[in-house]
Amino acid sequence: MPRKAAWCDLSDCFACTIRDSALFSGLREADLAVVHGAIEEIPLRPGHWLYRGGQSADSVFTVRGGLVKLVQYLPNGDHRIVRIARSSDVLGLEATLRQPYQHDAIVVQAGLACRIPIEVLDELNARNPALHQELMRRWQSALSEAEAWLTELSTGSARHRVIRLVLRLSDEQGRGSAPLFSRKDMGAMLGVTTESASRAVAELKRAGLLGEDARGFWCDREALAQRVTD
Amino acid sequence: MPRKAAWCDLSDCFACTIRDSALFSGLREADLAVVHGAIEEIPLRPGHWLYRGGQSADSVFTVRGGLVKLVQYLPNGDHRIVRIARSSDVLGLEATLRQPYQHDAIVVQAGLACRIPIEVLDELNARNPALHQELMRRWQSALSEAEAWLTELSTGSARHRVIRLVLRLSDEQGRGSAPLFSRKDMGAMLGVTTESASRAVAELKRAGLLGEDARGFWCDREALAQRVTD
DNA sequence: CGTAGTCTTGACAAATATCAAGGCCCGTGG
DNA sequence: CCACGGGCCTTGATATTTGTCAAGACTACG
Repeated sequence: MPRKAAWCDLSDCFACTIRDSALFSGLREADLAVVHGAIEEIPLRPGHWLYRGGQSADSVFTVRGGLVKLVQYLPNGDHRIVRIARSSDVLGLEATLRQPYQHDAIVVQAGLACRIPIEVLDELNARNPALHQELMRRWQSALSEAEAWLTELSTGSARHRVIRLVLRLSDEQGRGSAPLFSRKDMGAMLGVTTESASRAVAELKRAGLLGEDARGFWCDREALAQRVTD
Repeated sequence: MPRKAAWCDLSDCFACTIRDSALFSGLREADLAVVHGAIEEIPLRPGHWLYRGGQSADSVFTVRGGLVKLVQYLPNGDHRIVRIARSSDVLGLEATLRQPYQHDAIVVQAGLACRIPIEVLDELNARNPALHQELMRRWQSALSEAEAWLTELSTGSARHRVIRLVLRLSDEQGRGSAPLFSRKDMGAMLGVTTESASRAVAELKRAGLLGEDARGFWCDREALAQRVTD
């Protein structure tokens, strides 16, 4: 019997592919019942907004696949990408504090997200203290990420920043594959121009340390780690 | 009857000068009793460490006066200041998650802090849900600050960054007075060299938009806001 | 007094931004 | 089907900014 595709009901949440790493991983079955029928699945289409900065925020989102960039703007029109959300990351936590969304959340790579109304989160929060801890961990993880972007991705030469970005995005094990980003987005993450990002990437490619195909980047992590020290 | 100066007991917490804005502002008197005798007052001496990155973290700190910089280091020896804590700010929240401290916390301007052992925080947390909310707010505020440093203080020319830094540090009302920072620290906040920070500050001084005396900076906020747009 | 550290300034080198052009891919509409 | 336009990436030439190195002034401190 087919279910409505746009909704994730109780059994779907139990079967969630990222259940172990999800926000609700610590919840008991009885708690999950609260969620029944309240969580909407959102297809992530590249270029579309998941939400926009300044909007009143009534939901938190869990990314279950794909990539979302969080963008902030300066009064003069400049912008910076301040975070990248991937599978199992949580977006829009500021909603739980009744604050408006702080960023534009824009899809970079197609995937799927779940929309969790804050009332549901509040309800679960009241029942289950494990969720507190998990929420705190999410905040901390976002903060730690933001600070790493300051120290690693906004410091040093453009080449060093690009290297650190690739290292940060790529798998630690395996042959270091990383998702694909446009040079424009790389520039916005690193605080350099598109051209500088392009030149740095081209240089690494010529040196054989980095490659790119339709699926994404690959890199020689060890060799790159070597080059970021000097 | 004098009390031991190094300790802040119950009555001191009630009389705390930052009680309204402190972490414990939402607590009832009965809750505060838990705190009795467990909170240590720490004098903040410029150049000294409040804690160091990597240390196992057993306490959270509340700043009650003075300034503390949070510093992170890159493997190559470079460093960035990723946050500035002032009166009523909370430091070392990662301790509540049993994580080691993420920064070196170094005093910039003399003042006073309170050391709160995590056991105390846990105890209060179990009793009083208002504290959850307050902790979340603290995480969010730190995150939001970090992201602002990315977009405002790590983007654009050195002059623009200095202007945004001064605007961010200075009082919104009044004649825009801001605490004093060394050029070296300004550089480490902005991701530019000491010399670049110095030149930018000197230029703003010559233009009459910024001044400096023993107490700190002062500035013409409106004129500066004008110059940061172009 | 020296000494060490910071701030400032200058001269120069290096990195980056800016402007411009060409190639490539892809979707659209004639 | 093909021509066209719009993005995006790349590369080059040039201007601007920033980093680097060095020196002198000044302050704080023993």
